[in-house]
Parts: sequence; structure tokens; C-alpha cells
Amino acid sequence: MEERRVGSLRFRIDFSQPIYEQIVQQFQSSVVKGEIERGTKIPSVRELAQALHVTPNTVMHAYQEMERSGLTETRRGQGTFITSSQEQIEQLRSKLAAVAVREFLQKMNDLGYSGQAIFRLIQDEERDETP
Amino acid sequence: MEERRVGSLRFRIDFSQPIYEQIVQQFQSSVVKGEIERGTKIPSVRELAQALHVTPNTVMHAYQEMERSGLTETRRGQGTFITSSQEQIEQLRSKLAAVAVREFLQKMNDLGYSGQAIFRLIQDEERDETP
DNA sequence: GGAGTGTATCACATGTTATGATACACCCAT
DNA sequence: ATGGGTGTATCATAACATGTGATACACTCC
Repeated sequence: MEERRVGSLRFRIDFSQPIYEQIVQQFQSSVVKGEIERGTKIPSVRELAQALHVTPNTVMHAYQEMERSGLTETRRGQGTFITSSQEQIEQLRSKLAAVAVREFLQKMNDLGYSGQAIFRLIQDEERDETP
Repeated sequence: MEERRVGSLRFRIDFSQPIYEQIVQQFQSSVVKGEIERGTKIPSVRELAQALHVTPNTVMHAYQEMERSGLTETRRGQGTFITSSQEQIEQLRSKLAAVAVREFLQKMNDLGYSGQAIFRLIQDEERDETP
């Protein structure tokens, strides 16, 4: 699927994963990297749905997940906003990172890698990515 | 779900993931860690199905994935065997590890972590796991 | 030939994901 | 107060993945 724009946001959606998950991840990423300021109003359910060529229900699903995780605050009748709490954002970021690390180490362990061997693989990969 | 034994193998299956995926992963892990020798015959589709309280079709699905990935060789009428090629096993192990590393780094990057920060998180996590 | 293998193909059920449509509830500016 | 823009709830429908249960076939070895 091509890249879709809505306001200053850019979305790239494909079919390898649930669409609502991708929406959540792309907001998470943008917020955590500081590309969206805290407190910002994000597109309405209907607006984003139209921009992404997707049903409002799908966007709704994503927005509900984002509120549950504390990434956004929704004000009925007004819209959905990125949380204004820097602490909330940091907390979410740390939590997501911790989960990712834990799952990764578990997987590597299952494959029989540990300690230095893991670091070496990461360094190799980073060397490939950023030569 | 409790732990199930069949021969010298131990299986722990839950419902958080597709059953056939878990079967594949547990064979991968056992082989890669050397807990199953190469060339070994693994349980028949029906036998493992009975042991895990699962349909033969589900086990079949797992076994077909394992053959596609090169982990096993199936001989019709005889059974399914762990590949006897050490090289094949090493290759699979490296490939799975590379995929895991790549996905992990991508995820961490989306969260705004890179380089040393990632190493720090891993070390923290390992410290927690093995004090 | 029979027992034990893998393989193929049904029908069926369930849960997730997504669509499409409709209606309601709330807030704010006019 | 009314209207337009919000989020929310609910329905029917569909496609797909996963798993069950059953049956039949093909192959290998004793």
C-alpha cells in the first residue's frame, strides 16, 4: 500500500499485520521520537479513516488501544489528543522497550545464543545497516 | 496447559500462540541446543498428536513447516527425521537469529533507541534474569 | 498382507480482522 | 437552541487463520 498523508502525518500501511496495530505503532513511534508534540490533536476517526481508505471502525479500534495504553486522551465531542504528560510518554516508551528486549532475549536463548554472542550479532547487523 | 512428554521429549503448549507454531519452535530449540541429535527420528504425526491431545492435522501442519525450513526430512512410510546435515542446522540457526535481530533492532529504532542505549537495556535485563 | 508411516481432502466451528451502515451522545461555536 | 464535528455503540456480513474430527489413500518395511 502506498504512503498516505494526513496533515503533517505520514502513514504506510500494508497487509502483513492488522491495520489497527500498524496505526497504533506509527503513532507510538512518532510520539516517542518527538515527531508529534505532546498535547497535539490527532485526526478524527472519520478523517483518518478516509485518508487511509479504511473503515472508521478500524481506526476506532486503534484509537481505543492507544487510550488504554495511555498514549492518548480522548475528549468526547472534541477529539483525540496525544497525552500531555511527558512522564506518561516516557513510561510507555520504557515499557515497550522492556517488553521488546525480554522477548528478544527469550528468542535468542531458544536458539542457543547468549551474552557476547548476541552482542556480536547485533553489531554485525548494525554495521550492515549503517555502513 | 501442562507439560506433556513423549519419549524423551518434553512439550509445553499453551493457547497464546498457534499450536503448530509452538511445536515447530520447540523442535527448533531442542535441535539447535543439541538436545536432539541430528538424524533422530521424531514421533509420528499420530503419536505426537495423541500425546499433545491435539489433532493429527495440527501436528501435520507443524511437520510440513519444519520440512520446508529444512529442519527435518520426511520419508514417506518411514517417518520424520531431524536433518542429518550439521550444516543445514547451522544455517537455519543463523537465519532465525538474523531475522530475530533484525526485527528487534527495527522495533527498538521505532521506539527511538539505538546503539549503546540498546546494549544498556539488554545488560539490565540480563542482570535481572541471572543475578 | 498387515502394521506403521506420511499425505490429502472433506466438513465444521471458532476467533480475529475488516468492512459497511446506522444510530446515539457529547462539545462547541454560531 | 441548533448544527456540525467529535467519539461511541451496535448490528450484519465476510474473509481468513486456526483447530477439530473423520476418512481415505500411498508408501515402506517386516
